[in-house]
Formats: sequence, C-alpha cells, structure tokens
Amino acid sequence: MVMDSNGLQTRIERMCIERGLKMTGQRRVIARVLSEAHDHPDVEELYRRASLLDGRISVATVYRTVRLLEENGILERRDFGGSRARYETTGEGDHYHLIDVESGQVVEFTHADHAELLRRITAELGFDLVSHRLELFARRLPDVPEEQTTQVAQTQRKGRSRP
Amino acid sequence: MVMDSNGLQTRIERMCIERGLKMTGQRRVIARVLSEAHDHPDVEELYRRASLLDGRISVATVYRTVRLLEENGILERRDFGGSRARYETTGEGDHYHLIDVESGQVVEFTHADHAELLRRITAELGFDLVSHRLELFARRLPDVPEEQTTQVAQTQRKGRSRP
DNA sequence: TTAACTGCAAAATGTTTGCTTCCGA
DNA sequence: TCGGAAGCAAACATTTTGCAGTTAA
Repeated sequence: MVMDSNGLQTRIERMCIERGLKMTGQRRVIARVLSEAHDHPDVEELYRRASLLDGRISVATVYRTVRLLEENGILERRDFGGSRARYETTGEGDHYHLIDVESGQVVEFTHADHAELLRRITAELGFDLVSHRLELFARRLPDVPEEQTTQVAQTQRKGRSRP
Repeated sequence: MVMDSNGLQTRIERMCIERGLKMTGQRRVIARVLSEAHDHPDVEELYRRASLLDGRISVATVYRTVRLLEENGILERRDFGGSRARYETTGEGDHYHLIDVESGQVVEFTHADHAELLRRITAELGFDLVSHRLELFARRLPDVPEEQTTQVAQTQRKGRSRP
C-alpha cells in the first residue's frame, strides 16, 4: 500500500492503480498534491506544489499527468475564464461554480434538479445531453447579518461554509 | 454613408460610428463579415472571410478589432470548449448555446426566466450576479418525426429552425 | 525485460505587442 | 494635420511533442 503524507494511500493513487496506471514517483507526488488540494489549481500551481515535495518533476510531466487523469475520469478540467485550465478531482458530487469576480475565489454550490432541468431543455431541442457547463460570475454582497430571508431550499453551498 | 455588400451601411458599422470609432477600410470589411455571419466564427475564420473581400488585412488587425468591438459592447466572446475564442454580435436577444458534440454545430436557444433563476441562486449564496455562462454539449437524437410530445413552453429554438 | 514514463528543449498554438508607416476625421 | 490604426514580425503564454535515457511491473 502506498502512502500519503500521513503514510496512507491517497484516493487518487488508489484510482490510478484500479485503472492499471503505472505508479511512478512523480505520479504519486502529483496524486498526493491533488488529493490535498481543496481548491481548483491550474497546472502551474500543481507544478509548484509538486515541486515542493519533489524537485525532480517537470511541467511536462504535470501536463501529461493531468491529461492522463482526465482521460481516465479521475480529474476534471475547468475553465473559469482565466487563461489557463484548472483542475478538480472527479466525484465530489455534482456541483457548480460561482466565481467571485473581485477576488477570483471560487464557491462551489449544488442546485437540486438543475441537471434534470437542462436535460429536459436539451431533449426539447431534439438532443441528448452529454455534459454541460454552468458558471456564475458574481460580486459578494455587503455582508447581511445572520438573518435568513427567503431561504430557497434547493441551493446549497458546498463544503465548510464559514472558515 | 458607407455601404455593405448591397450598398447599405451595416449594423455593426453604424454602431462603430455611434461610438466614435474611426472607420478604416479594414474595419469596414470586418464589420461586414460580422454582420453577414450567422454562426460563431473564431478569429481565424473571420480573418479568412475578411481576406476574401480584401487581401490587405492582417490577423493582428482582426485580433485588435474584435477586442475593440468587444470592449465597446458590439461583439461577445464565447468559449465553446475548443482552443480558440469565438465571437457573435451582441444584442440578438439573450440566448444560450447547445453544442452538437458530433458536428460542432451550435444551436441557439432561449429559456424563459433562466437568468432570473440564476440570479436567485446567486443571491442565496450572498452574491450579486454579474454574468453567467451556460453551455449544453449534446448529441442529436435519432430524428423523431413531427409529432410533438410534451412541449414544455419555456424552451425555444432561436432563428430559422429547419433550413 | 520492456512498454510506459520522464526530463529537456524545441515546437505548436493562439494571442498580444513594438515599431514604423499610413490614413481617416 | 496628426492621433489613432495597420502591417509585419517578434514576443508571449500555454500546452504539446520528439527524443534519448529511466523505471515500474
């Protein structure tokens, strides 16, 4: 069994092995970086983080690895409007992204049945939905205190909501 | 007064003049190409079309022009997943895009109140919606004959529906 | 052993820019 | 006239690739 920073195999490493991918030192490092990433890093950033753990990794390898992982359904490529592609691990549950146009910060959220709605729209147009992309670009509202007004049940912020 | 292919000023040219942009020969050609484009061309394609009308245009000029037009709210940049940015003229009414993953063909459609829904979602998250992006990637269904089943009123294909 | 992987540097791609010349208002 | 615009090529930024050496299975 291969280990993460705490001596445990990372989830991504496990997935790689399941798929029969050769686990090199570099891949292990990248897998660990990805497993520990709770944001949406681009290749540059992944390379930076990986390099801290192991200086013998090249950007080319990071590029090749993210592509490989994407092709194997382990990673998903995102485009939040910047010039570079960003990545997040698959299977954290369906969610969308809201990008704070001021800070660049990304907020994940879920919205019940949105995918179903889109599937219906697609069907009406005579198509079968393969995938979709929904991104909201928004500006933080002046912090209204903890007094909820119309809480519409469907929308839900993902993850630890207040740090 | 400047003329389009039929001797009339194009809509885009008019908008440029309104905004006080200097109308050079190249811009006139690009404006005409854009006015006549009913698809979502990328810079390469715009350059190709413009070059047919006037061989003395450089790609750099096309790049500078689309940027200028975008900054002036005349054009909108789109990203349909390919490697290059694509453009369409502003103000044809709000609509979304469905990209046929097989052919690359883009189908425009409207969906009543979708923007309003997204605005509500955004507000629930404590943000103010600035802009959003929604793209459907889909595969054409085997052509079911002209017998509509559940026609959900909201979705509507834009433009000439069957060529 | 050997097919797959890596590093490196070069190349490919899409886009922007510096500079000189040109031209529209 | 003269400031913005065009052409050209060089610069950029991101990503891919060819090749020769390395390594996991």
